[in-house]
Amino acid sequence: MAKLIDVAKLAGVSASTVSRVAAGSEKISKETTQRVLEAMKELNYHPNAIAKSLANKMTTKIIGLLFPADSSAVLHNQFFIDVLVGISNCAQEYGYYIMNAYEKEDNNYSAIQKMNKSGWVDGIILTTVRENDENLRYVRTRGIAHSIIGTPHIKSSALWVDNDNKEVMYRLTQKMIKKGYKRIAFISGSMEYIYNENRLAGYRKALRESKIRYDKKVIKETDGTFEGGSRAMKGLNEGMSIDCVITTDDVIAFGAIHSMKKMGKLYPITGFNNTPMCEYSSPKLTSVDICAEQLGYNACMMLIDKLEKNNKKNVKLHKVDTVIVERESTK
Amino acid sequence: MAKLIDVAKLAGVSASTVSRVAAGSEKISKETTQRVLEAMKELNYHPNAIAKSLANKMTTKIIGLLFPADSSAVLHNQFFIDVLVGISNCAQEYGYYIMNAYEKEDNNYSAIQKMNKSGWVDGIILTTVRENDENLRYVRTRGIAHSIIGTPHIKSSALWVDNDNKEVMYRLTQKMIKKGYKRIAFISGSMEYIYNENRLAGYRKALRESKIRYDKKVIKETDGTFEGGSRAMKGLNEGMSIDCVITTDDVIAFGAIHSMKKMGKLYPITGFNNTPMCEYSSPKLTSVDICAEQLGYNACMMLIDKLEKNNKKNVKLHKVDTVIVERESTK
DNA sequence: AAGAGCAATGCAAGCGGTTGCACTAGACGA
DNA sequence: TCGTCTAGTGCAACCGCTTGCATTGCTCTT
Repeated sequence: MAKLIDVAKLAGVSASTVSRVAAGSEKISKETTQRVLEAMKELNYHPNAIAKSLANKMTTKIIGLLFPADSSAVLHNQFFIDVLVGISNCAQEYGYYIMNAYEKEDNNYSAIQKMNKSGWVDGIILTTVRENDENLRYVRTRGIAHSIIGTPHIKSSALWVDNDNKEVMYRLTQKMIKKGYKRIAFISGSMEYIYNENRLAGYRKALRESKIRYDKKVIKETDGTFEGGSRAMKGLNEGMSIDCVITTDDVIAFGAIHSMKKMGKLYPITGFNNTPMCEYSSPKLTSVDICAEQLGYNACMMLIDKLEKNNKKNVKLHKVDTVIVERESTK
Repeated sequence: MAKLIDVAKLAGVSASTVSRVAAGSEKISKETTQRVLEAMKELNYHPNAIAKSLANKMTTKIIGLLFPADSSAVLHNQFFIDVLVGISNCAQEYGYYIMNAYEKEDNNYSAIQKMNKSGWVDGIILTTVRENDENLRYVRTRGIAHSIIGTPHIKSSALWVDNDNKEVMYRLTQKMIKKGYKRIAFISGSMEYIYNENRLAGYRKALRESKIRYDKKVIKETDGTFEGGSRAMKGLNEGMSIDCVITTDDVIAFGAIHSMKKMGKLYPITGFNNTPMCEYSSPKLTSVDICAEQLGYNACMMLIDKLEKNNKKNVKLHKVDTVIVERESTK
């Protein structure tokens, strides 16, 4: 690999001159510049980025992206895919690279440690936060630049983006009520996740507003899987009088539909996340588009902004809109 | 940020000693080691990886992954997701990081140039090769370490992995013939892709072997989409006498099923790629699992092997097995 | 004609580590 | 008692590039 000094020798100048030409300085005469450029071409010179960054105390322009589970689990989840798409787009736009890291269950927050200690990343995006999140604490206590997808429990000065889960579920429920439904079942994923809690809250708010009694019997908490949805629906079908179903996840909804078809009774139903399958299923599923791509994009942009402006004028775009996409399943 | 010299001062030793402790040299006495370690802890010292790599002429342990389209297109394609999972797993296992890059249509092979010139990547994985692939030429002529997912047209000494598309489609067609079907329609994606060509070849081989006439009328080439599959099926239904359908992609199959349902006639049908939807669709779709994860894993491992052993004993695992997964749609 | 001003370039000290070799002091054998 | 050996440590050069400041040779003033 040819280096700076080789080019300098060939062009008959000093290393500094070559460096300046490479940097595009106007202090160098046209003739010299020309000669240096030719030497570069002849030797097929490519600057060594590592040496460059060291000399510049430069940053790597690499952003670390920490996922909350192993690669298989994460990448088979449409939400994270969309987030990744958004982040990738933003990064590409601003000339950054993305380096993925996946957290394994066993060794808690070692992925983030490795990523940080390796020294390659300028900042880190966290894609999930739990209560008392170790990763979040890690980056906070070390002053590592970061942004978060999700709502941190302690807001402080962190950069984060999220949907308004309560609000959209409120609107969705309201919509179903307006259509004339009164016994609206609610099948959720685990309530350990704050977003499911919020969604339930939105549902309750809509009921309250329309003076419909909140009935625990038609509220089912599941593990968020197809089978979970299927089972929950079976439970609801047994003796419960309902006229419509709201779920917190498309997959749950598909499970429920599966169950309903078997029972021969198809209630109107809604999903959540607006996965591609909504289009292919029968009936096509009404769902909520949480614009995960936008979440990713914003999180990335906020971080880049922070890295480059060094905190001067932080972009803060906390809330990302949601869109209710109506399809056959509620018509 | 505390640096080596700070630790050295605090511990009352020279920089070399600290460096040696950090590297885990046994030449340093236990007491000194202890003192240095304490100083490190006290100053919260983290070695600067950039300086380290420069001094070591070390590699970055970052592998570039080049996708053939923009992030959205790639990440919404199950195949690439699975590939990415496999690669990620392998990389994590061997302590490497993955940096994604996406090719845009407009600026041909600039993504790979940037990635390479940036100097951050030790090697590159190409996820698709076309005839006369510019990216492939780029890495070859520059001697950049690389491995390929897919079959390069000029084999040479390249590292690559692929499925045997012809063989599996041969087996699948054979299977349908054994079930007693004789008028087997074939709906493919674009024949520009060598794998579709190979799949058709496998189909024809099976027909030939069973002395079934190859009839061009029941062969439909589509753009590989749901609509394409749907349209092709409609075409087949009009006046054609068929008793079974083989497709080269799950999505095509879903489109075809959609069409069949409308027409009220459900032929046995097979997909390809074994996407998750196969499980959720009705009927559940028989498909071919091409083990994309394994493809990714192997490609990554081959590359790492090359990087580390520096070509001494190349692992070459060209062929990756496929599995025919039978479900309701062919029962 | 001599000093001032300026454009173009070189010198050399870093950036934060690593490492071959030199050095020191204590242990040991003769 | 004195040389030899060795374990433990420091010195200083180096990795490839950047950059403040010094230097050089002009042109321009007065």
